[in-house]
This record gives sequence, structure tokens and C-alpha cells, in this order.
Amino acid sequence: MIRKKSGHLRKPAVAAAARRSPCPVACALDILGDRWTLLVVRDLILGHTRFRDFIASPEGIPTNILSERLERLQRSGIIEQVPAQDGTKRLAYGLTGKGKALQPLLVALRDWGLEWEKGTRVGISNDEFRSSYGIGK
Amino acid sequence: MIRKKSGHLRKPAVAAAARRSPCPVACALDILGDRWTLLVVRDLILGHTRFRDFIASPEGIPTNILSERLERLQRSGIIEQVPAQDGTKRLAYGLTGKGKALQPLLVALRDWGLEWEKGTRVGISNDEFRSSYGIGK
DNA sequence: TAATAATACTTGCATAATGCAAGTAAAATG
DNA sequence: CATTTTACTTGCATTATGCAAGTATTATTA
Repeated sequence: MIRKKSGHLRKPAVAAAARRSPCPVACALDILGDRWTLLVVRDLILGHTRFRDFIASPEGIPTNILSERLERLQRSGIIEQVPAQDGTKRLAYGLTGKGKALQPLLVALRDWGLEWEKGTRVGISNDEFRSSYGIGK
Repeated sequence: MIRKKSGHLRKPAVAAAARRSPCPVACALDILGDRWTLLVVRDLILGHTRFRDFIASPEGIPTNILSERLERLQRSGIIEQVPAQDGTKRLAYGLTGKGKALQPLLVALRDWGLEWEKGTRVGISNDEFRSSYGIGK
């Protein structure tokens, strides 16, 4: 809903006309700027695709939050729902081109976190992490 | 406050013991994961230092939010308060080394936004933007 | 020197988002 | 066919957001 004061939005806008700013950083944050969204993208980059996979990550995302974030990421064209690859009728999620383009952002976040947040570590080696991100091919 | 379920935090943790995850991305998002914090860092990178400067950015950040974010960024060691450089008794803000290390993240956000959020643009040329970021020196 | 303006916040409050816990429904499994 | 698993939805208490107005200090102007 657009509020009275220019630029103030309660729901992140998609259309340019409803944007709080012409700045690409601000517009990116309207989609990505919360504690959970980029973690869902991280898990997809790491190869996880199923609702149960996201829940199993160490942060313990609440299921109503996960559901809401998956819905928003789909509406933003960053992920898509696809048939699960295990022969069942279940659905899985995948990154679109727009979503895969978030890799440099995740790498920068991870690198900053490793350097400046003591005690943090990735679950896999840096080489494996980079390999799964398609870096250094 | 640490909640009952493991990993659920209402206030972003600083100490490792209170983290929701060992993942550097998750820990970085505990500090940076909202719509306003990285915009404050953007403005500092662009050379703005004063409270009135942040307010003047196109997004129109509410003053209570700005105040709160500046306080949190200081507590996280990302920015510091310094005397204003205009000979008055007013104070200004500056990035620490930890804060300056966020440049690659801002560049990745901006580049993603420019590519995938149609109609967004930076206020200055890419060369000027990169120059002010110290990239390509 | 006093009045006015600018700056840097704080406060009150309504609304929205978050997140816990429990629940539901469909699909899968044994 | 019964049970389990998976993918959500719902209710509600708490927290965060953000508008508008206000306060206090500092700077500027007349």
C-alpha cells in the first residue's frame, strides 16, 4: 500500500511507479532486505530444493515465514516452482536466471561474514562452496 | 532476547553464543538484513556523513529509524561517530574498516539491481560510482 | 544580544510484520 | 488401510515499522 509521504511503502513495490527510490540498491533491498530471504536463496544455491530442506537449515526458519518468502520470491521472478525430481507429485523450487544472478551478492555476504563475524564458518570448504556457486570455472 | 527454540533471536546477536547459526551469511543478515541499514552504508560510501544528509536521500528514511540504525551500526563496529569537519560542534558519522569492507556487497547489490530492476539508475555515472567506492584504482 | 532557523534526535501511537505453536490436508509409505 | 511425512495455514502475542509531532541543542541572522 502506498502511503502518503513520497517513497514510503509498506509492501515492497515491484512496478517502477510504486518504487520508493530510483536507486538499484534500494529497489533490491525492497525484495531482499530482511533476515530470511537471502537465506532461502543461499539454500537454493547450495542445491536444496524442497520445503523440508529449507526447514532443516540451522537457522530454523518458521514455516509461515518460509512460505511467505517463497511466495514473494516467485512473484519477484527470482525462483520458480518445478516438479520434484523424485518421481512423486511433490513440488520443488529452483532459481531463475534472475535468482542465479544473486550469487555474487551471496559470495560477498559470506566473505564479509567470515572476515568480520568471528566464529562463523561455512559447512563446506571454500572450494566446494565456490564450486557450487560456479565461481572459478 | 533469546527465545526458547534454538536459533530464534529477536534482537540480532553479536556474540557467537547467541547466534542463530554458524553461517556467515546468516550472521551478516542479523546485522544488515532490513530495508534501511545498507542504505545508510551506501550513503556513507558516497561521502555523506551527517544526519541531515541521510534524511535528504530519495528514500525518505524516518528519523526514528535512522537514529536506531546508526546506533546499531555503531554497536556493530561498522560506523563511528566523529566530529563534523565544518568547525562546528556537530557530529558526523564515518565507516570503520569493517564498514568499508561492505563495499563489494553494495557493488553486487547495485549491479544486480541495475540488471534486474528495470528503470533503476544510479545518480552518478558508473565510473564516478566506482571511483567513490575505490574500485579500479 | 535576542530572535529565528537548522539540526539531531525522541516520543506516542496505529499499523504491519514476525514468529511460536498448533492445526489441516494431501501425498507417501509400510 | 493405517500411519507417517510433507507442505503448508491459522491464531495470537510480541516486536518492528513508520507517521507526525515534539524537544533540546547549536548555528545563524538581524
